[in-house]
Amino acid sequence: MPQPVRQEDLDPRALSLLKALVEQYIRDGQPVGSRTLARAFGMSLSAATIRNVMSDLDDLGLVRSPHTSAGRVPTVQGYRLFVDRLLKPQPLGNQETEEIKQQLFAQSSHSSQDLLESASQLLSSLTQMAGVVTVPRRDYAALRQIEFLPLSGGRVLAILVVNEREVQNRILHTHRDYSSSELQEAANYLNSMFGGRNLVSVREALLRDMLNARQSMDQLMVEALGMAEQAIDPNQKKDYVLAGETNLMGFQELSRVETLKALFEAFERKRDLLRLFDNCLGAEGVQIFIGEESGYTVLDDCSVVSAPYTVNGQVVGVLGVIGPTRMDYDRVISIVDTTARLLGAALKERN
Amino acid sequence: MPQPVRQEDLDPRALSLLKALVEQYIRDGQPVGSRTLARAFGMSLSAATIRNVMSDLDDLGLVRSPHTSAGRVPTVQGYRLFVDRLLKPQPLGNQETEEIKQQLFAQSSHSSQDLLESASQLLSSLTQMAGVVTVPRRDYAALRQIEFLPLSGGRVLAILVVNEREVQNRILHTHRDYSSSELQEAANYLNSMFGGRNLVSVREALLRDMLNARQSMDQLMVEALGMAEQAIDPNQKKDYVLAGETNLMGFQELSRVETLKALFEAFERKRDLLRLFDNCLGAEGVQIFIGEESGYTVLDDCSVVSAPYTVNGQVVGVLGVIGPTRMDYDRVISIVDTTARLLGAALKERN
DNA sequence: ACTTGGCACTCTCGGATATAGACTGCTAAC
DNA sequence: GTTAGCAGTCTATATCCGAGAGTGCCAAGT
Repeated sequence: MPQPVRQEDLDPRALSLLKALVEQYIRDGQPVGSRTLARAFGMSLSAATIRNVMSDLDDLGLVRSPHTSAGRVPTVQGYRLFVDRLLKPQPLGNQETEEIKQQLFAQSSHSSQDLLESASQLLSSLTQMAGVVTVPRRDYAALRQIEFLPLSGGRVLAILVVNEREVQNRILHTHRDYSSSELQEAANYLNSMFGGRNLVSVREALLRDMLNARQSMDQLMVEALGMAEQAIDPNQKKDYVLAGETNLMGFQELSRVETLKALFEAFERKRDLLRLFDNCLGAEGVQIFIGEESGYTVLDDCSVVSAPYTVNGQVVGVLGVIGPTRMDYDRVISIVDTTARLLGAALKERN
Repeated sequence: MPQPVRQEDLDPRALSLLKALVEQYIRDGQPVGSRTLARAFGMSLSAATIRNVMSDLDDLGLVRSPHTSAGRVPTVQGYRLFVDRLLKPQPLGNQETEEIKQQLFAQSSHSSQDLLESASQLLSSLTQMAGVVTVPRRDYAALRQIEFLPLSGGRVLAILVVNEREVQNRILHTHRDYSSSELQEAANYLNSMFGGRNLVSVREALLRDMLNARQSMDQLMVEALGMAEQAIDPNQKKDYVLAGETNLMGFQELSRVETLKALFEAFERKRDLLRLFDNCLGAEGVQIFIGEESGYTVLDDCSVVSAPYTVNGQVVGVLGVIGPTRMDYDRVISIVDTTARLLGAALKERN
């Protein structure tokens, strides 16, 4: 009775053969046959021997042939094993590191929004795939200043200056009209209390203070706190920056118009994509979803390589690359990793 | 010696035959043969006669057959003649007008930005093609209020409230730090002088006043005016709102991946597209570019139907639709026209 | 002078057929 | 355990063929 074959049983030779096969396939996209592989492997083994090994890999579900008489193509599991165990991540070449640095640091006078766009463009142009960067969570940004301006019709314009650079504004609806001086007073109070603290802690403090203030009956203070509460409501649309979707059009793997259409519509809808990337916020370093692993059927023939980026040790966003399953993981991983690190540094510098 | 044939020579019968042909082709996208056309035309003429007429139309360059034994397809000139002389624009059906009204007016509490997005979505969903709306020129919007906030490092945050709804902010670099009260004073002065006037006239007044103030040596006033000048600099990025690019993917006319890719890249680059639409700002009503008429090779197989929209008689932006040359011009023209009118009305209401 | 029916000719499209090339799996020998 | 060789399988490509659609032209009819 034959033993069921398991991945652990794979001897080093089979593994390195798998590695060669995946690399070969990544290079030229054609199913790899035994002859080709023998040549790529250095002629130390005959094609026939390789056929035997490939048959084992096939049984394990690591490779498949699209039809009887074609070569073998890595399956999702094959890629998985490849990236997990066969790929020694090696640091990016100096040349490319420099390029990334230049793009991110060299430009003068741009807001962090521009920085994210640069990063996205960078990922896209370096990998020739689609680059995605989710915008940093503002939750941990430092509140510099808050101001209110009176508008007509019981509305107040709230302005938050965050990180000395970014400005958010929001229109609040209030029960009555306020005069400039009332609003000024409220703003002064809030600035002195909360200036310099991050938005999360401001929010906590706000909620606490509101209770106290309500008891002490200082009406204006209650209202000021209420307005501030509204203004820093964290339910802002999260968003993302995307570049190079059109690069995806070049890959014949994805070229059935149907698939592409679905993919672009997903980009248009944003939500799914955002959720996928949000899931990466928790992870430590580079994360890789291969094919259906992402859980989104639209991305079935795509892989996603992502990494969170941090400012002062706080994870503030995620960036990554979306491309066909058959991508140069080695290179892409390095690029994503480096870009994440450098983007974090660049953001820190600007705050 | 045969007379060279000219469009003016076309008798009414030939024209109405051309009309039938174009309409037929728009309907089902197949080259139209003499038999089909005879049937569509009501059997009052035989196929052979129609063949003769079609031959004339061919000589005039109004129709072409893709190959010897296919029917005829309208050329760019054919479409041109069709839309210019054969199409009696008829008002949009009540049902669709209602739909547009609802989408634009019904939604509560949205900024004009949202309104533009609605319009773009609307165009896209109604026509199943790509909808484009350029953002209104702010030049003629009324300045409600201007405020300054001090930042560190010789920077000042300027906030413009326009139209009671929209807020723009900009960081200005100044020679020295200003205190809150100085800035407050400057803002008060500017608000009392310019509040309620549109940005163009504010700008004019500013430049004039700067000369006077410089003479009277009121330093703060000079600086206030200088800051305001910076803040309302009209060289803002113009931008546009786009919806439904993916709709274009459905048309087999555009389905060579190459063409599509170029098209999407054009969307990504924006500039060309923006220039095309900017050219429409001057025109009176609906404008139509067929195929290469647009002057942008990327749009060679596309037509553009656009119309400027106005607020208080002032043209503030352009909207339109991009789709394959073979589109239902009759319908699209009505939709674009109506949407432009209603968008103008909706914008006016919100100001 | 148009209009019409008829006919030969042309060109495309779809399906069927043949062929070359690329692999595999198996077997038997090393 | 490895290898060479061979039969068998499958794809991709080219080629052919017939059906269908449509034109252009001619000769006859109005």
